[in-house]
Amino acid sequence: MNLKELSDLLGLSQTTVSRALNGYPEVSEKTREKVLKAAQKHNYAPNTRARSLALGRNHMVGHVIPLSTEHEMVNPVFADFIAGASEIYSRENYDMLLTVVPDPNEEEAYRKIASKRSVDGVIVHGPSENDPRIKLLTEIGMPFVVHGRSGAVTDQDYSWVDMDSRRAFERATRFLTDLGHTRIALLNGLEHMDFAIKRREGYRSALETAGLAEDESLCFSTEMTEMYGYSATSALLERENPPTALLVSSIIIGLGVRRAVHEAGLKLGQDISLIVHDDDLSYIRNGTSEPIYTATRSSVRLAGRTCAEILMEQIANPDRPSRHVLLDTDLIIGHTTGPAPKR
Amino acid sequence: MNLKELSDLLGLSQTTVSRALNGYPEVSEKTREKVLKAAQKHNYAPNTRARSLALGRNHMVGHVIPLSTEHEMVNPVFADFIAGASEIYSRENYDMLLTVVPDPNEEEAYRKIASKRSVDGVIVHGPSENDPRIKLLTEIGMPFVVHGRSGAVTDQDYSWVDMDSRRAFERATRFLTDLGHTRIALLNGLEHMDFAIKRREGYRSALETAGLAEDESLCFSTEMTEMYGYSATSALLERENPPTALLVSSIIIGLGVRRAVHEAGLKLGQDISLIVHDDDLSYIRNGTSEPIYTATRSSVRLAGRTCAEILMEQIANPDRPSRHVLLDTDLIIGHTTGPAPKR
DNA sequence: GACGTGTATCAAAGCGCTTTGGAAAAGTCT
DNA sequence: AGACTTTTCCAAAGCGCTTTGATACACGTC
Repeated sequence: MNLKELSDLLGLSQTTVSRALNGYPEVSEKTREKVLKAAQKHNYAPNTRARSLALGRNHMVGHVIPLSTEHEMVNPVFADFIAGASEIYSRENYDMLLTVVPDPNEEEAYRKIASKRSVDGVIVHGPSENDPRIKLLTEIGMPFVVHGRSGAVTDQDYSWVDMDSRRAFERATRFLTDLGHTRIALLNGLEHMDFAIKRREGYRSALETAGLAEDESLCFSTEMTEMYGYSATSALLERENPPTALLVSSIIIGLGVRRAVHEAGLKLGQDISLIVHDDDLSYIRNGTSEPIYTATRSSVRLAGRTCAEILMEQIANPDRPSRHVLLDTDLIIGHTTGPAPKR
Repeated sequence: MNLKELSDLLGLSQTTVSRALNGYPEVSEKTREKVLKAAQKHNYAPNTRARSLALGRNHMVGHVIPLSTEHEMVNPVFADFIAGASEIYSRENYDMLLTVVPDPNEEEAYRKIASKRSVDGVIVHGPSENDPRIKLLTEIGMPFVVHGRSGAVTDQDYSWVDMDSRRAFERATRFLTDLGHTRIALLNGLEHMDFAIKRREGYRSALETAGLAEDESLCFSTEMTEMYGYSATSALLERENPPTALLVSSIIIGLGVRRAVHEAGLKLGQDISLIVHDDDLSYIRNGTSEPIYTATRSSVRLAGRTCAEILMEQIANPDRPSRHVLLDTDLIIGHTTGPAPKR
């Protein structure tokens, strides 16, 4: 069923039917009602392709999701981010175009997406410190918002939604030093990612404040998997002088830490302390009523919602100034931290 | 840059330029080269909307992903499935349209997607026992393939890719009964889902074979989260006569089981046995060289790839008979199972 | 030189929608 | 009743592409 057929059926012109459906005031309520009813009955919906061709707008936003070529990994946080963003998209009747690309091809993917004009805007995931995509998209003139930031203040002005990674990890680290821990390991994400850099900075800064030197050998950094948490922790615990606390960049790493700690016959929050960053993933919540892990928490789902909202604004009104949202992060006290054990 | 501009620039007609770009034999190699070079230089790519309008094909497939309204949960397995499917899509130059919908609206979402004609085919996720979407899509005439199956043999003929859930869980259960376990708990997924039903059947059948009665009070069924694993296991362990083995439907549930078991001061594979189903998720692998959990394994990523491949075929050739793929599942022996403890 | 036979190009139609610029019908005012 | 406004509808153009059917040109053949 297309517009022509529908209007023929009704004995009206395509114009009138189109207007009736799109809520223009030029048609009488009576005809509008008739049209709506007929559309419903025949399950008519305008052909998206034709519609966007005529309108010049797609009602579609792009998400390019990089697939780690090294570890063949998809970001587990992604699902929840998407869920958040979708709440907004569906409200605004937008669709989501997903392109998964091996990370080295990412820039090209954006260029392609732009020249094919199939989306009205994009969301940039996982920015690195000096991310070329930002420049690219600004040049192209494609509306975008970045989940995270790219480095410090720059001349480039763009919208972003981020958590205060630096501050969160600074507080977490201080919490540990205050408890008397002096050997604190950091299991971070890949260090070319902006968030990882900022977390490391926060960690370092708190150590300094406490008069402690950063120990390179306690800092790890790679893709955030359960296995990583397990193997790094196991290795650490086998050392002569193991750390008494761990600060890890995701709850998934934390799961691995837990496994290693228990396998070593130790007890979390007693023999060894653990703080995780908790993205508030729907399938691995940090407890329901009471938190399990001591954690810095920031909902990635909320981030998704916020990014989407800003992007919608940006698309509707491209010359509105860019927006910057720094999401709150809480330090939540759970059962995995305690005073540093005496030796 | 659009086709008209490009062809004006080259002093050629749109026809010729279009043909040159699309590899038609009617243009001389010389002009083709010129055209290609110019296109590259000006970063020209055909406008997707116009292209698909003219062609009647979108080069786009739809994934409708249901968002559990009850638990606000997105399926964590989804990310890896998508990653698998994308490998195929990008090879075939297809895009992916994602629609996240609260699960009660799912049917409507499909109807909408179909009438808007924005995709050439869809993948149906998480079929329930007698899933209405299958009928709907067949009626509409939209190519689709189901990840999983819907009930037993039906008159409806459709393509699906599934693992042999029944057999996998039958084997796993038998493995446990052979080890002398008699009280085996089952932490399953939502029981209106087809895979959960089949797993339960397998479990039941193996118990029968071993001459054991199914104990309702040992069977649980809800959304597969870490919390679920934890709380169900904790509750079980507090009983007077706790089970000596657990069979759980996902590695994520398994993480929660592990936490509860350790918190109770017990040891997995010794005091209590655990078999998980392992979807081979990229961020929670069941060990690298050596498996951690005893598990039934079937790669969801491979499932994604396979679904996508079949869908591509189906789109290219709609009257080809439907295809059915039953993926292998291995029973992998890890460190979480052992003989039933003597009392 | 007339006649095919390719070869290389083009103008124009069509995909299904929205929207512009009118025109016809209906209502309102002197 | 005529003139004017308002309401209600329409024909046709345009969005950017592909493709059909036609044209122009060069080449060899008799």
